[in-house]
Amino acid sequence: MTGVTVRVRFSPAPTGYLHVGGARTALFNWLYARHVGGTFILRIEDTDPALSRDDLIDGIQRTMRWLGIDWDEGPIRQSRRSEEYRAAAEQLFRTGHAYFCDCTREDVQARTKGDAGYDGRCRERGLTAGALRFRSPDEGETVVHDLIRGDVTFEHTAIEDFVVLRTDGSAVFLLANAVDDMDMAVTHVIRGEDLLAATPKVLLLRDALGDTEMPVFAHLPLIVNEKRQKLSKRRDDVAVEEYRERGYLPEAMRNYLALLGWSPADDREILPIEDMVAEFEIDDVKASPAFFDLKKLDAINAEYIRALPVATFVRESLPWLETDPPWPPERFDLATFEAVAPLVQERARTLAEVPGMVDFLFLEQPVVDQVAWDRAITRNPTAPALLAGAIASYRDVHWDAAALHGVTTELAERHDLKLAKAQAPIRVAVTGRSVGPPLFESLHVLGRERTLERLRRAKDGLSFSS
RNA sequence: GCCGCGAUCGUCAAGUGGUCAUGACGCCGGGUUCUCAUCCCGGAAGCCGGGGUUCGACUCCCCGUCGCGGUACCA
Repeated sequence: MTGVTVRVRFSPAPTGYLHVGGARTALFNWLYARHVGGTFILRIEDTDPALSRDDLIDGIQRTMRWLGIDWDEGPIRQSRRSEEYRAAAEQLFRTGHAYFCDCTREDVQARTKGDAGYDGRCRERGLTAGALRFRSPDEGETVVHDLIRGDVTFEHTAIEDFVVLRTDGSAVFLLANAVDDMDMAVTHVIRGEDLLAATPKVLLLRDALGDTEMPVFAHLPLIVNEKRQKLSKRRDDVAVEEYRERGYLPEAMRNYLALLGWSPADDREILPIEDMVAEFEIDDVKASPAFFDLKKLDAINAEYIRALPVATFVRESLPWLETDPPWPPERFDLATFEAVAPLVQERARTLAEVPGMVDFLFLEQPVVDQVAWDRAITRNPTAPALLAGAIASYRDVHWDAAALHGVTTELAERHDLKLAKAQAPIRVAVTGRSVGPPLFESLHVLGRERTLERLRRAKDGLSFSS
C-alpha cells in the first residue's frame, strides 16, 4: 500500500438472516483487510424502520462471528445517522445539485411511457418541498475504477435525476452510502456486482458533495443458482444460518465461500484461514458468476468433519443428538456415542447425518428400511439359517469386535458365503439398514442382550410370515 | 427497450501468443475393505460462434450469440 490505511466495510441490510452472497462479500472484505493490515468496518443499512431492530442486527453479528469474521469498527447503524444525511442533502440543494420534485411515480410513468427513468420535469420549478432529486449532469461520463473489471464507463445521459431524500425526509440508500463511505474514509468498496450500476450515482453524489478522494471498487461476481440467476430468498436456500442448522461447519462454509470467485496460487482447495489471508488478493478474484454447488460444499464439509479431533467431533455433534433426536432423549448415552464416534465421523458429510447413523443404539427397536429388510431377510433363502447361526455363536462368544468378526467369518464359511453376504441379514436385523458403521463394532457397543434380542425377533418374524 | 457485466469439462477454479489445456466436486470403471465411507489407481468430459492481428491464437482486438445484473420516494 502507499501509506494510506486500507479501510473496507461490509454493509448488510438486516433482513433477518445473513445471505450467502452477503457472507461471501463479508469474507472477501475481511480477507482483504486482514491481508493488507487494514480496517474492516461493519455497517448496518437499516434505513428501513421495519428492519431497524436489535434482534435482526444481532443475528447478523452472530452469524458473522460463527463464520469467524470479526470487525474492527461498528456496527454502525445508518438509522442513527439521519442528521448527517439531511445535512448532505441540504448542501446538495444549496449548491444547486438537487431540487425538489412532487411528481408521483404514476405521473412519471405516464409521461415516460414505460421508458425507465425520471424526465426532469421539476428541475426548474423551484419547489421547496417534496422528494429531493439529484440533478444528474447532462453530458460527460463517470468512470468506475474496478479492481476486478477494469474501468467501467457510464454516460451521464443514461443516469436519471434520482431521488436522494424521500418526501418524508429520509435518505435513500445512494445518499446514505455516499455520505457514510466518505465519513468513514472507506478506501476500497468491495461488494456484489448487482451494485455496479448504482456506483456512478454514488460517485456523482460524492463529487457534488465536494469529495476528492474517491474509493477504488471491486465488484464481486454474483453467486447464482442452477438457473444461473442471482440467489434469491424466494427460490433458493440463502440463509447462512440454515446451513449451520443443516450441519455444516463454519470452517467448511467459509472455505467453500472463499472458493467462489477466488482460488489460491497453488491448486489447493482446502486451506486454513491463515493461508487464505496470506494469499488473498482482491484483483485475483474472477469476474464471472459462480454456481453455489451443494455437492461440493458437502464434500468439503465431509473433509473438515473427518479432520476434526474425535473429541471435537463429539462435542460438535451433541446439538444434533440432544435436540429433537429420533429416539427418546433419556435413552441417549454419551459414552455409547463416543464409542462409535470415530466410525461415524468418517462417514458423515454433515453433522445432521450423525443421528441417523447411530439411532439403532438408542432406539428400543431400530428404524427398519423395508427395502433392505426384504432383500436381506424376507427374500433371502439363507437368512433363517444365518440368523440362527449368529444367535448360536453370539450367545457365548467373548463380546468384542474381533471375536464377533471371527465367529461370523466361521458362520459364513459354514454356509460357503463371503462374509459380506453373511453379515447382511445380521446388519439389517440389528440396525434396520443395509449400510452403516462397521457391523462388529456396532454390535459390540450395542451389547450382547440387545443384539440377540433383535436377531431373534428378525428370525421369529420370518417364520411367522413364511 | 436502454445501460452495464460476463463467457475454459455438468460445476468451481488454474492457465500460456506455441501446453498431451491443469486441479477439485460430481460421474463411470477397478483395487483395498464385514456393508457403507475412507484411501489408492484409471477413465469419460471443456477453451460459445464469426471475423481480424500474428509465422502461430483458448489466450489480444472487433462483431455476434447467449446468460446475467441494473433500470424504485428497495438496498
